[in-house]
Amino acid sequence: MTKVTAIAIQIAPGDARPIFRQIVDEIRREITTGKIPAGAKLPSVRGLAMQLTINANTVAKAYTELTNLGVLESRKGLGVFACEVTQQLSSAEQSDKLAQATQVFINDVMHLDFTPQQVSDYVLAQLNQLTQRDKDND
Amino acid sequence: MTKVTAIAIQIAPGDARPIFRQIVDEIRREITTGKIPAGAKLPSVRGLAMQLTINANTVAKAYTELTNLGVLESRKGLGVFACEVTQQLSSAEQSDKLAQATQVFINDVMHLDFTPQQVSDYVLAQLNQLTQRDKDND
DNA sequence: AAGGTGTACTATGTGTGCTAGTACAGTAAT
DNA sequence: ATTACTGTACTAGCACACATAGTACACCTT
Repeated sequence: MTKVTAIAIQIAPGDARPIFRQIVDEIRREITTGKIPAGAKLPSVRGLAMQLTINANTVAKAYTELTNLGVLESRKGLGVFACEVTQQLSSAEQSDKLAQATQVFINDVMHLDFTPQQVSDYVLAQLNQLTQRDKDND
Repeated sequence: MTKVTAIAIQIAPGDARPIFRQIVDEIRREITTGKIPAGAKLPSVRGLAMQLTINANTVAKAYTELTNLGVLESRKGLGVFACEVTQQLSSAEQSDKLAQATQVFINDVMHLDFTPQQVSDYVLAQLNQLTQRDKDND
């Protein structure tokens, strides 16, 4: 019996994102930052649903998307686990995703009174802060 | 009779954003970049609706939001115009919006194999490119 | 008076998100 | 084998956002 890794998700009612997307983002984040180690067993769909007081179908929907993303691996009768090998995107796909995300980001911040350098510096600082937390978890 | 400034919007069916939001983003972008000059008269709700082959209510919804944002000014019986003075947000509100947009952005790109410096540089380049286009329109 | 303008309604259809309930197949422990 | 837990796949219903369609009204210019 593998020990189940706890997940510290908090569903925010004020969040504009749907519940299943909040779960997807948070689990993906915890796996990326190493908070959920590779191969770890995640809570069952019914267990996490009870913990978050939401419906099991909503959790299943999040797990399905994470499985399609290559982040989780599910085995019937056993449970869902964090993938050992993270699926690799091609270089072109990576660039596409960066470009797309940047376009959305710029569309949000271009109306503000910040210089490009200020925005860039802020992004760098936030990203470095995230990397720093990764090292803390090693 | 003020000449109506044409708007080169293309509604993308593949875009995940609702139609009225695509209109809001595009008009706001064109005003920010100076493509739509301050005080310019925009197409009527029925005119733009016919141009985009969408419903007039959808255009009206976009115009209403832009008016609430302080980007447009509407006068009954006359039309809608680009505001002469762009509404100013407080410093705290600006910081909040930057932080929020950055959080969404990082959530999208943290899973990619780019270094913080690479991402930051790309954002800076894209922002500078936008500023450059502004100068071209002066 | 006529026509174009923004605005405000109501009604209808469609899709998404979420909940609820049920059912089934696979796995492990007893 | 039985039991209990796992993921998965349905159906049904409800709420909400989006978009369309139609109508109506007040405003302004010509």
